[in-house]
Amino acid sequence: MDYLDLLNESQRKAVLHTKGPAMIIAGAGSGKTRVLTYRIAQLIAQGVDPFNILALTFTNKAAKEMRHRIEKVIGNEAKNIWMGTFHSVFSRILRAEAEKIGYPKSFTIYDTDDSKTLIRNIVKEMNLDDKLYKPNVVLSRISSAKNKLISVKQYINDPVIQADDEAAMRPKIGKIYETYQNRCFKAGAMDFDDLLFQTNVLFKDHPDALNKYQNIFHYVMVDEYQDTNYSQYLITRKLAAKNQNIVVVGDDAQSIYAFRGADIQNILNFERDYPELEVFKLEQNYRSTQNIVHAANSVIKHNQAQLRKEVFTDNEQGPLIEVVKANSDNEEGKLVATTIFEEKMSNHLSYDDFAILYRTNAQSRAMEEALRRMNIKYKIIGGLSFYQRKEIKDLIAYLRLTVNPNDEQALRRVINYPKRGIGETTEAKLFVTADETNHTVWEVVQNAGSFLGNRVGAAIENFSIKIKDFARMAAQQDAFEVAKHVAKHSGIVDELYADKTVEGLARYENIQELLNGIKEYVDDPEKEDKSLSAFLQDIALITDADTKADEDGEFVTLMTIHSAKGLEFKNVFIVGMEENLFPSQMMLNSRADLEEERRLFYVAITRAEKKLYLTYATSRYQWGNLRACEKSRFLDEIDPKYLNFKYGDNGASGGGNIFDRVLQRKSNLVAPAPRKQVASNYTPPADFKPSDTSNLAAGMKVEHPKFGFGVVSKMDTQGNSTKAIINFDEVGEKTLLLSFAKLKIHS
DNA sequence: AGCGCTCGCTTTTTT
DNA sequence: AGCGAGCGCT
Repeated sequence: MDYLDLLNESQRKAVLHTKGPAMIIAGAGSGKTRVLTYRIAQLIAQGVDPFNILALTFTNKAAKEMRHRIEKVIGNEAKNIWMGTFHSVFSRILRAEAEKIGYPKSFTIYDTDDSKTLIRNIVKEMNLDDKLYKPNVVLSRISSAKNKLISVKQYINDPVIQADDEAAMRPKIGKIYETYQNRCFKAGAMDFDDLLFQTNVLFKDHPDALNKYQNIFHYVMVDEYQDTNYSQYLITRKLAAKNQNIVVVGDDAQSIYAFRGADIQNILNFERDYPELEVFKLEQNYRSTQNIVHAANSVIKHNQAQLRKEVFTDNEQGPLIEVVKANSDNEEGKLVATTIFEEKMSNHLSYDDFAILYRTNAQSRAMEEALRRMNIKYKIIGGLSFYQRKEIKDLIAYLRLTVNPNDEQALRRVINYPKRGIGETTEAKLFVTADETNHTVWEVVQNAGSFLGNRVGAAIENFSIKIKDFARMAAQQDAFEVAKHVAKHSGIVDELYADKTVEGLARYENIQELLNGIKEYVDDPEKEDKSLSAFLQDIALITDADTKADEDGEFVTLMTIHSAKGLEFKNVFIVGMEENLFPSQMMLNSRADLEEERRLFYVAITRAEKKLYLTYATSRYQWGNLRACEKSRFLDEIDPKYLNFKYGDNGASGGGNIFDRVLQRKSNLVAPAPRKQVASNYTPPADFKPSDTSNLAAGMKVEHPKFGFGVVSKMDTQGNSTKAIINFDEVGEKTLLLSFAKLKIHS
């Protein structure tokens, strides 16, 4: 049991508590993950079957990280633990139980865009004012209702809610909620909130199902408990009701998801539900220097709603926190990029040791530009993910339709893409007919020929035949084979292939990348179910946080503070420390909002291990025009004895610190490397005809309709798919999937 | 039905 | 600044 020696006393007590309810209040950097990891190891050492352990986290990344660390302690058995985000674990369970609550096994998961589009449609159909009933506003009303487990019926019958909506001049939201829910149900679709809501429905209406999972999950653990909403709270309470072995870990100072329905009340509920619970406090910070820990404490003290603990550390005092003022967002970027470069060089650090954190995704751009100019490699976590790109969504829509032909949003997206002469009028006709005759749209589509004109009727019929053909294939073959087929025969590939612009090229590559990704999924020995349906379920819940996590090379990490929760970096830059940006102007209306914003700042500060930089700009581009900015009030809330002002109001700017030098030196420190040319000027000859590539080998000269001429540098065969790595004259190295790429062999 | 132009809104954070 | 929706023209 040597790992127990690695723990301090309160950590050890928490690990050794294995029976009954417990709450661990864990300050930032106090070894929370370590405690959770060892506690699971401890359970397994005592003979608990990993299959009986459920560990819920908030992000895929956190789940992955924990699994990885448990694997190091207990080995392969870690794979059998039920571990994941609330959404992924319960969508998996719903997939198995869907039919009990009237959904198809292969139900679709609507993402936020799908939900908003659907709401926009409904608002239009109801002839409501779309200035008033904005998709964002309506969806957030519906979402917060669902997170409180308020059903359509309850919503409409609740006088308080109705009064609220009427006061906001939006009395029809209840009606929209009703229609929205019906439409989702008919489409065999659940939105993100439904994954939790319907799990509650399942457990409430089907005691046998609840019982089954109670008997599976003997031990329940919840990380980041302060961020759970009521719906999640109730799920965990029900699951743990039988065995009472539930441990939650949280830190009220790090609650930053109230906007998503998270409720600190759940911590209080927890104490009420389990009066005999044990509480462990982890207050020693092992991550950060004294300056950082004290600065963070001095910030959080400004919150009224604050209790429970004082975080301390025995670490070294460390350097002061640098506060840096820049004249513009671009200069801010330049200062950050230059500092990273110089710090790395003079202290022999890796780019992995640096993170740039910001309040809003839009701020990444100035940073990116500066980093690119200095030729510093970086990766952005979050922002628009790969799966949000248009061409990817188009192909995914076809795949969704293949698996679930009732998927309304998918159908609308691709029924006329690529163009096949099915216009708005026709589309409306299909939906109205479905409504009037009480059939599903899909049924109507299949019989469109019988009530529409010859030409349109035939177009729709062809479309439905295609989808049915895809579905037949999906029943027999794996996700990759189907997706490859669909990409070709839906016409998407031809469509993109015809587009010779730079963007068209990028889209074409993205489709290839998606297919590569599906191939990898199918080849992954740990995935049991290789069906298209399983794949779609999987990716619906992936935010790209872990998509490109393990690429090679060193990178500076850029992300929002929200995504940074739970992570740590040696050097952290918090940029955009300005009023109306951080704190966000949307959060200035109430004390509660401002306090959440302050907790967010607390989270940001405590990501840093060694050195922290806080930067702000006095002007910034916003919506295309330049605006003057004021420094954030949060800067004044840090006890100044922990700070070192670089361009502070005291006017100190003398002497040779990095920032002075950077500003004086107008030229760049390093010459930017020539940017890789992505676009190719190449246009294929009219008579271009792909060759049979089954005998393609390294060294051969080939021609590609988009990338031009190149030489095969390597062939890579895995399973029944072959990739060719080709060095093109104009666009550099590309990895192409042979079964997909059109290549002409020239030697 | 399809194309291209203008207008207006966006940016708070995420599963 | 950049994207989608809406409008008017072909």
